[in-house]
Amino acid sequence: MFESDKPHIDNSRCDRCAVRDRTVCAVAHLAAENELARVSRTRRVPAGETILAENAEASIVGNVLAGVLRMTKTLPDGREQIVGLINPGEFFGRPYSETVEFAYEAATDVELCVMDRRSFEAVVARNPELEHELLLTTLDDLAFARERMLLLGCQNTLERVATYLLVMLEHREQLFADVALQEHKRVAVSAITRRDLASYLSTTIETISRHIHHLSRIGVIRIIDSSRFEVLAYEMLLALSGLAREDLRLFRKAPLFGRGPRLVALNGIIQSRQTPVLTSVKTRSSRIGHF
Amino acid sequence: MFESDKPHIDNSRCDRCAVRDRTVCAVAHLAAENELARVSRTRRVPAGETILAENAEASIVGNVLAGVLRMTKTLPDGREQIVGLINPGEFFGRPYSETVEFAYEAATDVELCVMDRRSFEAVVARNPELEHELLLTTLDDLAFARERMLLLGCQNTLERVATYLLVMLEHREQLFADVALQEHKRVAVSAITRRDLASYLSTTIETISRHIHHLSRIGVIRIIDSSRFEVLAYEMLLALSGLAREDLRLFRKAPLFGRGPRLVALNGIIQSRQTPVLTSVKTRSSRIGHF
DNA sequence: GCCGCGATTTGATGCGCATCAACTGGAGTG
DNA sequence: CACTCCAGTTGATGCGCATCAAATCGCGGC
Repeated sequence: MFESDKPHIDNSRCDRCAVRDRTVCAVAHLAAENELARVSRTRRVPAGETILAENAEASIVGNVLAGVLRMTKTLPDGREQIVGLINPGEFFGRPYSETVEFAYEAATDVELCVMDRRSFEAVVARNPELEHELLLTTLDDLAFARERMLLLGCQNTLERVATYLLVMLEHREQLFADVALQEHKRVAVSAITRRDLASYLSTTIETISRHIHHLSRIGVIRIIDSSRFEVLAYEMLLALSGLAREDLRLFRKAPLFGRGPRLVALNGIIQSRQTPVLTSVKTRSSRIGHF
Repeated sequence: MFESDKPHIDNSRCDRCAVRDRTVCAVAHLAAENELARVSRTRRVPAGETILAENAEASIVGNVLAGVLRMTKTLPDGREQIVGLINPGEFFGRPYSETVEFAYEAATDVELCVMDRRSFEAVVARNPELEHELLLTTLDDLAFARERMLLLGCQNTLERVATYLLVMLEHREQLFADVALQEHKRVAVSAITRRDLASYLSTTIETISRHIHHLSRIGVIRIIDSSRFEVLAYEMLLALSGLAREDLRLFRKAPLFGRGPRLVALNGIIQSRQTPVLTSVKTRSSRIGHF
């Protein structure tokens, strides 16, 4: 356990991790980082596969490295609702519970960083900064989930489609936060299938198709292909979503962006290979004292 | 700060707290308990009053001692959704954020235990067992929120009403967990107005009225008065809700119930005037050690 | 280049439930 | 005791969207 051989190899895997700065790992102290590396392994899962079945044992947790996971819940008669999508850099699984309340499935081909749940919990118990980070992301997820209740409860299907496009755009804007190329920021990209989108927005593929083409016809968007849409009239789209501008704030899901002074100047782009030395140092020095 | 005068008085207030064993405070070590007592105060708020407005500064957090809070979100055109109800013993507010994403309002006359948010955060930072408990309840809330997405996205209005009755029943059964009187367990009690219920279930008071009377006509429930319903055919109600039996597990919201061995036999009833002496003792001796 | 199959689009129809409106009943008031 | 007033009930109507059905597109395989 305490040999410095295997861990070191694992840690180098983390050094090459594409989403390291966006995951819960980003706040881990050196010791915690090593512990996490020791209990984690990467795993590829093709689209459609189930990672954790509904009500199954909550055996593992982890981070999404690439691709998208869907969390679903199915009624006895077969009706299904996607209750959440999990993007690269985001945490998945159900800590501190024997079973998972929802199914976790690969919505696209995915690459995961997987950990045994109990091992993860043990690492968290020894590293308060991890527990704190987990709490922060869970609180954000909760606010996001409640925002989606508003979507499902109050917004009509056109407003839901408009909102989805705005959210995709928001994600895009964050990815290219410091890139000057404006055209990237105007393109909403949907990584999931139309079927999944329909389930996520609680409507049908036919209705989505109609609304997308309606938005195209009135000049609000341009359909590049079935999964990419250029937004030509942002303000119009916002108006059609029925949302207030400040509500979009909640949709900035990338965990470690825009949340307080922890990562003051995050100049690394997710795909960038630069080692975020300064960022790490800042993170460690600005932590709240636990004991 | 370290004088033992004022704190002692505050602490006695906590000793008389009706919901103490169900709140986050229940896991607090003695030192943390004193710290929480020092920064908290009770406050009564009449039904309809706003405690925290939507997007307002997240100045306070706290626990509900009596009554029900509603969390709402309103669209620019006035459409409103209740995204959560907060019952006695449950935590409210938004830690670790400058603003609240939702409005917190008194759905009934309420009694609150209120704390300055930053003071609360400071106490949590010094007491890891509190942070852990906060994480556990937040994870439960998140699962509950996602379950409600299923309700809003997949279930029709009759199924939503049936589900609500089942949830009320579930709450009741927990309150009277060890009481032999079976009749209490068969009565679903709704503390909120029909208008709030309509918003919570994302439907209208007319539709709720129709379904309630339909359920009464087919003999599934008996209408005692407009807020109390005796469930005559539990299995039928479950079938009409469209849910699987195990889904109800999620609705056991009372934070410290049914989660491990912390509260083995809670025989105190919230509304009862008996002092739950034994309960308090049991709680302290059976609490789990963190760290 | 042709075929076949799934994904998407477009059209026609029906139903669930919101909406509007009228009525009822009980609690509080002068 | 009539009064108002609000919560709840009941009925009539219309609309949004699911559903069913058919056409079209796109793409990999041979």
